[in-house]
Amino acid sequence: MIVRQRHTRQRAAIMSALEAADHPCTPEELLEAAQARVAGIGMATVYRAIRDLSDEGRLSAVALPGAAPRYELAGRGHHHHFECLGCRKVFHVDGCPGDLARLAPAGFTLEGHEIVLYGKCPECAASAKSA
Amino acid sequence: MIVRQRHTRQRAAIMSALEAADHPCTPEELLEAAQARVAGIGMATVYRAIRDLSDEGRLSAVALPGAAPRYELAGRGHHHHFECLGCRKVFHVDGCPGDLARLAPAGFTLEGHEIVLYGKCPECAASAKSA
DNA sequence: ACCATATTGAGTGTGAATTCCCAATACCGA
DNA sequence: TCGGTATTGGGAATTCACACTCAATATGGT
Repeated sequence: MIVRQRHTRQRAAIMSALEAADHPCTPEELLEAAQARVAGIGMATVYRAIRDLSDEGRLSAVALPGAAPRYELAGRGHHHHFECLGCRKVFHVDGCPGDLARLAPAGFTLEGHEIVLYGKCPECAASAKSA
Repeated sequence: MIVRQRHTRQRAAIMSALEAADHPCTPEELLEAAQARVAGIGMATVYRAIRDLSDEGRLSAVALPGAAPRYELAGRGHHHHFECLGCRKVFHVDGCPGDLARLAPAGFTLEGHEIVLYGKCPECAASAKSA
């Protein structure tokens, strides 16, 4: 017995914001972007949408070290992220070095991995030069 | 004018606990381990010690995705971590694939990276088999 | 050993993130 | 269109990690 999910303007706005953004978004970013589409959306709605859409498998959480969780559209396959040390935005990184099994100490079973790159995005690299 | 640091039993206990543990510890783990050495140690003392020892450069913070920060002895050089999906303990990983620059998208400046391996530690792998 | 002062411990306070509550509203199947 | 019910908004409540307060205590230079 699956609980029926209704298609509301608010949830559509949040999915739309997520599709428009080319990077994983924090709940605050989603709130702002969703409010630009449907006025009056509240934080609680964003959190509920995140929870429900995650349960449906349409959204996936991105946890980065020492940072608030972000969310992105699910189904992009295996990939990693790049966090800009200037603006703190997070970008997709498609590649993956792959052979990490050899890094695991003897006796440890490797089941997954996470890689986060840090540096400057093109925008921040440019403003750092001109500054 | 450096503020003089005193050598207290509590701080020694915390450093000792950190040396004895072969993995990065959460503040709670440190509290427990320190209490086994010096009875009555409080959480505030652990947090103060973490702050002061970090400032002195004797301790370094380890931030892992979606996990509370952990602390380890500083000076071990570049390395990464392995988080056990069973017991959630975190272990050192010495190797590093190195050539990650090729993963960074064009226009991005790479300044650092973080790699976290996930899987089962020997202990948890064994108990999973027997279960 | 003495004493100025850094440190401790316990409780309280704070700020950020997330969830709860509930009356009003929007969805959508019939 | 109608009605049952999932959803919403907003403020309050909760949670959690961590810092602060302050009287009592421990440290270490002399």
